[in-house]
Amino acid sequence: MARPSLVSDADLVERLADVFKAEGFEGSSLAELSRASGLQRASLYHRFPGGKEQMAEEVLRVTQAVMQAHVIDMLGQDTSPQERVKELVRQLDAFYNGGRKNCLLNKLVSNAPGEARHNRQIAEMTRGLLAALAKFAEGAGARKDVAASRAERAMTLLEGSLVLCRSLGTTAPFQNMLRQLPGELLGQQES
Amino acid sequence: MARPSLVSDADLVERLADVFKAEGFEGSSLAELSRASGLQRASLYHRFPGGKEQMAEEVLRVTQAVMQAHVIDMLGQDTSPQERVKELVRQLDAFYNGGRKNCLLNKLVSNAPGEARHNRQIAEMTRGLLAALAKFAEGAGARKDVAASRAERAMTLLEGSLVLCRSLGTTAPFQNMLRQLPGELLGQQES
DNA sequence: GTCTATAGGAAGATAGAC
DNA sequence: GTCTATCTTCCTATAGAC
Repeated sequence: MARPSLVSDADLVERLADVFKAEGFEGSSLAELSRASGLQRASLYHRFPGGKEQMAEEVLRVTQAVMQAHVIDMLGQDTSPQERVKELVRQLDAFYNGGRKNCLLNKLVSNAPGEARHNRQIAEMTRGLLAALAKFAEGAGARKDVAASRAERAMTLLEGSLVLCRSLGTTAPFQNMLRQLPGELLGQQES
Repeated sequence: MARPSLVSDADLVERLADVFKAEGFEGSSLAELSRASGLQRASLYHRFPGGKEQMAEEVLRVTQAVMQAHVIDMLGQDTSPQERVKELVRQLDAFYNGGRKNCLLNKLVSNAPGEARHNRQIAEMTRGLLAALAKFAEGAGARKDVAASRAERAMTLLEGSLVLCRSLGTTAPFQNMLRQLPGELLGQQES
């Protein structure tokens, strides 16, 4: 490589991700993606020949990898359930910046017939997270069906709290959700 | 009025609403809004001189009115709490078409700085719903702070379940949420 | 690998006839 | 009140120099 990149691949994808999380797919113009990344439009096309579509794909791919490393793998470690769920809360708090960042899944998923762009990858990511949460709950002593129910409930609360944060203009619902999350996953032992 | 409208105001707004719910604000082109409403672009501008912006405003306004009549006022009636929460479930099931329609709030709210288009109206609607749910829970015997917590939780589960439906491509999370809703609002008496 | 410049098309919005 | 035709702006994407 003759000329080194001005922005590392990791940095680039993260900056693009922030735009998609804030504006959604249609709302993210190349002008905005260019501004946020510090690269001109043509430079973005050099890195992503497939255009905006490919940028969103890469962003989803990297986000999935981050979730895998920081959440899914972490949940499978051999520390105590209490320790792992505490770490889960820390990771989610950091990942969503305390409730200030949207969930990429919510902003990139499409409900329009014929525009099911990245829906397959999104469904895969969602199922992966649900499965990891369910396995964790089962490992913490819950019956298999109860564990699956708790996992769905935890993800529902996560996604819903972020929607409420946007609707109300506060991060309080996300913080409340994080406080309830351990009890949700481990069973109703309120502290 | 010399020439009668081809589409009634109520029908028109409802069709526009369906587009916004499916595609979001930026994703809803005038071409699509025209197709869905059966009116040409210019005719839409005759009804909504403010363009797409005003269409979204009207859609939000009418949606708020529907919610007020079918949910908020209903929750304040003098039937038993069990009866009212059952009716709430029916209304939500119809309103979101069994989990197939998105929540307008989620699709129209903006997290982009400087683009806080309809965020004030959205925040108002959200607070109104939360207040109605909290008042209901309080009337059903919960302490004031517990009632507020249950209301936030119920709305979080509602919004989150719709996100999960889109992410997974099923309506199961919404149906599961509806089943849990009575217990959430009235207290944990699992049936 | 990044840039300036531009092509080509779709988007929002308007003019004016019927 | 609705339409066809048009204007203007913005957007995605490409060409080609450095």
